[in-house]
Amino acid sequence: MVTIRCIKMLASNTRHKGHNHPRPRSAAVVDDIVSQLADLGYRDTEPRRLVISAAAAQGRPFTAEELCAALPCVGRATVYRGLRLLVETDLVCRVLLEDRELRYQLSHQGHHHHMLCAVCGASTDLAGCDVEDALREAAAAAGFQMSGHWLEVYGRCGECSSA
Amino acid sequence: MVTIRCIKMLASNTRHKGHNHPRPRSAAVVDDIVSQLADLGYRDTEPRRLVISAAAAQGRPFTAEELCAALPCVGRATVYRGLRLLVETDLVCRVLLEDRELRYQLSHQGHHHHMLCAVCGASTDLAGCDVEDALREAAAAAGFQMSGHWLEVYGRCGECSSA
DNA sequence: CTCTCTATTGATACTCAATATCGTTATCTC
DNA sequence: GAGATAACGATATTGAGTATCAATAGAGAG
Repeated sequence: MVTIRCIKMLASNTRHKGHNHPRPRSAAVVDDIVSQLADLGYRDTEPRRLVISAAAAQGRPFTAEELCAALPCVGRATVYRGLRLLVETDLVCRVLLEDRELRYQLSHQGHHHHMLCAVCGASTDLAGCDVEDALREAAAAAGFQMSGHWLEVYGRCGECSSA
Repeated sequence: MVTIRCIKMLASNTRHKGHNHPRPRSAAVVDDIVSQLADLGYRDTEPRRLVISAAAAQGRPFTAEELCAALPCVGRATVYRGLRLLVETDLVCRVLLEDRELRYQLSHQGHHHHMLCAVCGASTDLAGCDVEDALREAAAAAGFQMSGHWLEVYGRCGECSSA
């Protein structure tokens, strides 16, 4: 499906093997992720790069369908597979909206949580909050052995609450 | 759809207007919920009672489909509508499993969270944990105005972790 | 008790996200 | 290059949940 129709799109995203030409910043991100995947034994393919590139280009949490729409040259199944792979390798994290819509986002750190703005849709990483330990303790007090958790915070970001 | 086929089932669940016969404990729960709904202007109907009764009979968080299966006499749409109504009126709360499966549970208090056992599926209310305030503060520190949150804790319950 | 109004119901069709299938293609290793 | 196979894409399928709409039944009025 990555046909002649897509040559122009591809041009700005393809690897430049053996070249040292300056490239857009995003290309470095894509290369980095691709090399991490390579270390895990996953092939470096054009469609996969397109998925990663498109994911990196999103300003805020996006849905799988949005990626599909942004990548008419890539098959739906491939987009979904790519996203799943990225989530499994912790390169992308999942974000759950209040209406249970599932969105994705490049992850910049290990485990963390998000604050989601209901107005503009932006996602801010929640820092300086050790909910995790507090939770683990409270659970343990009830004889419960915590192994994981899911937490999303909803509200308005700084910009939107002052406007 | 509540036809003759269902008479036997209904018999154990119907109201006993004007009677004082001893009834199963669960009937009291159903009556209580129905009367709360009545206060809000919702009618007291047989299918709705069946949904509530079946929900109350579940030992642990259940799916909408499980309720449908348990209530062959009640239409799917009615089960879903009934559940939605109960959630909206805070009489039933929603529980999200790690695999994103949505389950339901009668709620026994106002706002609270659940610890979900991955082994037996039991749900325990998380008490003595004021995550909420900690979250609100951490969010505020980042200029974020928190209005809500979603939290689920996964792990093993006391019984299952000692076994 | 009967009538009327309308909330509620249930069969069905439908939507939408996500996955499964499977023949074809492209990547990597040698 | 050549072979093995991971990955792809078109398509079909699944499954949860919702929308539709004619028929039904609860609740209050008379």
